[in-house]
Amino acid sequence: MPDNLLPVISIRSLHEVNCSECALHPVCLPPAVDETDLDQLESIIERRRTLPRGTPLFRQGDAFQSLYAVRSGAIKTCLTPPDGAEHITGFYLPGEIVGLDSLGRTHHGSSAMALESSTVCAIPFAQLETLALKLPGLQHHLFKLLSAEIHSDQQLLLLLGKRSAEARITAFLLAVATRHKRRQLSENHFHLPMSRTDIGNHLGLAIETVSRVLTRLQQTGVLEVDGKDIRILDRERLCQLAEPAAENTDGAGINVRKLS
Amino acid sequence: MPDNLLPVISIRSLHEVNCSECALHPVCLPPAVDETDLDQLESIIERRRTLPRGTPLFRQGDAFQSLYAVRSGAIKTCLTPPDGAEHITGFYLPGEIVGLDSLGRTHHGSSAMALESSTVCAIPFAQLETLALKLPGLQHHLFKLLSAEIHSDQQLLLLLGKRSAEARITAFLLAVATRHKRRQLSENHFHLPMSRTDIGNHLGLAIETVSRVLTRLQQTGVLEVDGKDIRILDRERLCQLAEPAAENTDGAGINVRKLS
DNA sequence: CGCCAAGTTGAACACCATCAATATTTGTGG
DNA sequence: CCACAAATATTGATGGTGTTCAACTTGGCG
Repeated sequence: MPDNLLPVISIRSLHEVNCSECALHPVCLPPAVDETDLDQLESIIERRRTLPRGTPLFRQGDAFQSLYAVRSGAIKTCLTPPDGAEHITGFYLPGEIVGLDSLGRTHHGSSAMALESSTVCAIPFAQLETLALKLPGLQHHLFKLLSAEIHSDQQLLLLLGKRSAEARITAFLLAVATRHKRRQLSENHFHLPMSRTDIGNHLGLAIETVSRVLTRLQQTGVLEVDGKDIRILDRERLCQLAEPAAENTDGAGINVRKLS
Repeated sequence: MPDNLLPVISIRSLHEVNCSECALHPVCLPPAVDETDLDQLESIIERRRTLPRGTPLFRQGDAFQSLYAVRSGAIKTCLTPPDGAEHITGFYLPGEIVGLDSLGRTHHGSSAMALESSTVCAIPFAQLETLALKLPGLQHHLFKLLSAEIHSDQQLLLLLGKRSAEARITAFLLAVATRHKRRQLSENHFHLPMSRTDIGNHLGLAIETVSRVLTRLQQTGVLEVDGKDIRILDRERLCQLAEPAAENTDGAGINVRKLS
C-alpha cells in the first residue's frame, strides 16, 4: 500500500484527528506538554463528539467526568440557581476548555450547551489528574487554565459591577475579537455564535438594550452589524467606549498610598 | 529542661504555630494531605506575617511568589483596570486562601490588602507545586480550591447580573454568615470587617444604596445593625429576600427540554 | 475640643428594564 | 420554491430602581 494514500489521512482528520494534527494545536492543551509526552496526553483524550445545536454537553448536577476541548462551534455554560433564572457564565470557542469550574468536584456546578452545531474532545479528568502528577508541565498548565478562568470571570465581574450597558457590550465584542485573533482569524470581522438573548443574559442586560446599543454603534460608524455578523470599523473608538476614562479615582483602597 | 515548660510553647503558638496546632486546621489546607505528609507541607510554609490595617499583601503586577492563608483579620482583593476605578473581587476570612487567581502566572493579576490588623501564612508556590506532584491529595485539593474560587466568582456574577440591590446585600450577608459558621462561630451574629464603601464596591452598588438597604432591613426586623455588627433576627425572611422567586423562567436555554 | 473619615438621610435625575407593537429571520411543510 | 408559523430581533413609550448630588450626623483620634 503506497504511503501517499491521502484519503485515509483525510478520513482520520475528520473523525479522529490526534492533537499533533489538529489545527487548534497551538491554542489548546498540547503546548503544555513536551513533544515527547504528547502521545501520553493523546492516549487519554477521547475521540471527538458531535453536538447538534442546542444539545447539552453536561448538566448542573451531573457527575463530573471530563473536561471538554471545543474543536468547532461554540458552547455556553449556565448557572441555574434554585429559583430557575439562569445565568450564562461563559461562552467557549474552538481551542478553549469547558468544565474547569467543576474540576476537583464530584458533580458539575453548571450546565453546558452547544450554541451551534459543535464538536468537542472529551478529556477524562481522573486520567488527566494522574497524568498531571507525572508531567509537571501539564500540572502547571492546568493551574494556568484555572487561573485564566478566574481572571475572565473577574473581568466580567468588573463589567457587571461598574460599567454601563455600552461599555459592557463593547468590551464583550473586543474580547470575542481577541479570541478570534488567537485562532489566526480576523479580529475585525467575525460571527457571533450566540443570540442577543444570550448576550443580554451574560452581560446582565435586557435584550432590548443589547439591540439598541448595537444599533447605536452602527449608526455612529463604530461597527457594521448584520445580524450575528460583526465588523469593527473604528477600533480605537470601540476601545474608548469599553474603558471609560475614570475621573473618579474613588478607590477601593483604604490607603491610597501611591506606589512610589 | 522539663518538657512542661509551657511559656516556650505559648511563644511558639504566637509566632510560629505549625499547622497541626493551628485552630484553623480543619478549614485550611491540612485536611488535603495525609497526617503523615503534613510535616512536608508545614516545612514549606513560611512563618506567619503580621499586616496592620491597610497594608498591601501584594499588588497587581508584583511577581507571584506565594499563596497566603489568612490566620486572623480579613483581606480584600482588588482588580485595578487601566482607568483606575478599582473593583473588589473578594474578601478573605481566616482559614481562606488568598492569591489563587494568580496561581500558575508569573505576576499577580490583582492586589490584596488587609482590612483590619491581620496575620497570614505564606505558602511559596514553587515549592507547593513541586510538593503537589508528590502528594496526589494535595494536587487534588488545589484543584478543588481553584474551582471553589471560580464558583464563588460565578455566584457573584449571578448576583451582579440578575439581582436587585436588596437581594445582593442579603445574599452577601448570608454568605458571610455561612463562612463564620464554618469556623465554629455564630452564624447569626458577626462583625463585618469591611466598610460600607467596600461592600458597595464589591456588590456593584452605591454606598448610599447599601446604607439604605441595611436601614430598611433593620426597620423591617430582619436584621439588627449596629455599625459593622450584624445580627440576623429573621433568617427565613433573609433567605427569601436573597433568592427572589422566579416567575420568569425565561431561561438561557435554546431548548428548554426539561430533563426527564 | 475639634477635625476628618465614614455613614446616614433626602431629593432629583438618569439609565436601563419593562411593556407593547412591529419587523425580520429561521425553520417547516406543502 | 414558496408560504406560513414560530422564534428572534428591532424600535418606541413609559416607569422604576438605583445613582448622583448634597446636607447632615456620627464616631474615632489627635
